[in-house]
Amino acid sequence: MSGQGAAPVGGPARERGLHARLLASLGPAITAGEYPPGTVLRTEELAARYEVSRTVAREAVRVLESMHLVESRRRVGVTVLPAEEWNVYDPQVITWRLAGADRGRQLRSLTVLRSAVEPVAARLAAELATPEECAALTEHALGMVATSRGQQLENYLVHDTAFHRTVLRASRNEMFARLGDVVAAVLAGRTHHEVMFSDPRQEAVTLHVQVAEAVRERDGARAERAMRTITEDAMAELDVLAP
Amino acid sequence: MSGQGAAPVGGPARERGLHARLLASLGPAITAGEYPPGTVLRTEELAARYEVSRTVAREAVRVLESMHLVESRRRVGVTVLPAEEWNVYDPQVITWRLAGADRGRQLRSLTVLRSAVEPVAARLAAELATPEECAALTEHALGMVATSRGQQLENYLVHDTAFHRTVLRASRNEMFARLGDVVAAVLAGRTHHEVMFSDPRQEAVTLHVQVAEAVRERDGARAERAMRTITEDAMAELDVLAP
DNA sequence: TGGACTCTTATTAGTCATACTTAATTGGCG
DNA sequence: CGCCAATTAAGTATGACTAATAAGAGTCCA
Repeated sequence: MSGQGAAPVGGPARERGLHARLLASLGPAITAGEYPPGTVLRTEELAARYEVSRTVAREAVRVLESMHLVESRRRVGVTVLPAEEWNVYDPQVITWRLAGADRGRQLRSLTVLRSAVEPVAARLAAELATPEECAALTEHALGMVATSRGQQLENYLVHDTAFHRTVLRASRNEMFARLGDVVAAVLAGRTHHEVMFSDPRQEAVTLHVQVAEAVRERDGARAERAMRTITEDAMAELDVLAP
Repeated sequence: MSGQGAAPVGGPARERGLHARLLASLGPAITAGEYPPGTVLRTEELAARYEVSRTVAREAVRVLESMHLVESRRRVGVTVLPAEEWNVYDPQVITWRLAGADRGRQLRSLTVLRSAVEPVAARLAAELATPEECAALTEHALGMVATSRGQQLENYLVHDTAFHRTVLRASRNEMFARLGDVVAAVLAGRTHHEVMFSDPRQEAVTLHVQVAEAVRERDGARAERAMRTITEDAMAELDVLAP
């Protein structure tokens, strides 16, 4: 019972709640492949290892099970499932994987998903965006222009993220809107880890302005084309990095 | 208090495990809007109402929380979150919503998502499909041809579903592959509930054959075009139904 | 002899009741 | 108006018990 020192819960940030901390330790470990598919974890063992009660361990396992990361069976234990079973759309799973080893793979998967979704979202946004959303798009596009030179990557990222979020929300499709966080994660990842040593490419900035214009003018086809070019550029960047 | 008395757990199919049964009762109720956003459920009350222990109620709440359907706060209780917060990609949430009241909305959201994803998946499949997958595509396309006349909707559905699943898997993108279940649910929903009184339209069948051909011939552009037509037809069908 | 079938047993998740801790809201008091 | 204490409901811990079920021992029939 000594101190809180022993528990190997050295997560990045201490979540609140014991079960959340356990989750923040187990989730990344599983998604990182530290426990290969088929590995059996017993709840009692987990409770002992992390110095928590079985109650807490069970709750964490329940959540992992709902993410299809593990399967719990009587007389067997908690079995780690193969990656094909995982709920790869779960924001938490995405976060864990982006923080872990196959970060590259995850980033490329998400970028391909973006390339499918965002052009269609842009077309829908052109048809359905409210005046407020049109204004927000223009504003953020101009913000990108203003911050595209002179090492202002962080400010640029803020506008870029807001821009894409707005497009996805304006598409009036809940499934698209939900991908706002994903896109934000991808953009942040790109800025903070790889590429982007220098200022963003001017063509990319121009394309965002074009999307904003096209949406304002209700030109769905043009909005879609411009956005498609944006996402294709993003894919090209990644392919250079990890072919 | 007494209300409808004992455990109103009479879900559609009895899940195994008390907590799963509770989940199968609470999940659909929340996604159906029976508990409006802001509604507060106390775990103790839930435990009493469903005649389970607090432990079980808490585990169910934990899972609902991981789906962002509810938020649990000390001294407040378990608050139902607004729909914008929900994890709409969680297969369980999708199932619940498809079974519930706003089934139509959900079906249209998913169909729009399909229209974004499947054409891109078809293009990637044309580039990356294995010979076995090419063969499977052809086989299922031919199966659709064979079952497209004479009230064989169930058999047709089997081939249709398998076809789309194969395309998504052949795209070699885990995010796309994971949507196989979603597409299956949409196709099944369409066959079993709405439209489709009579045999499927022959143009649709032909388009599937074209996708299979294009993939076999590694013609990404053609595969994408044909698939885009398929998904646009699917959207048109729905818009007629619920404009 | 061998294989298939049944019965037993050991193991681990699942459930329950209870006691206690902690955080946060609320309302009263200075 | 702000601070402090009381209250409330979630969070945690523990121990006892239940229930599946995998696996092995034992049995029967071909």
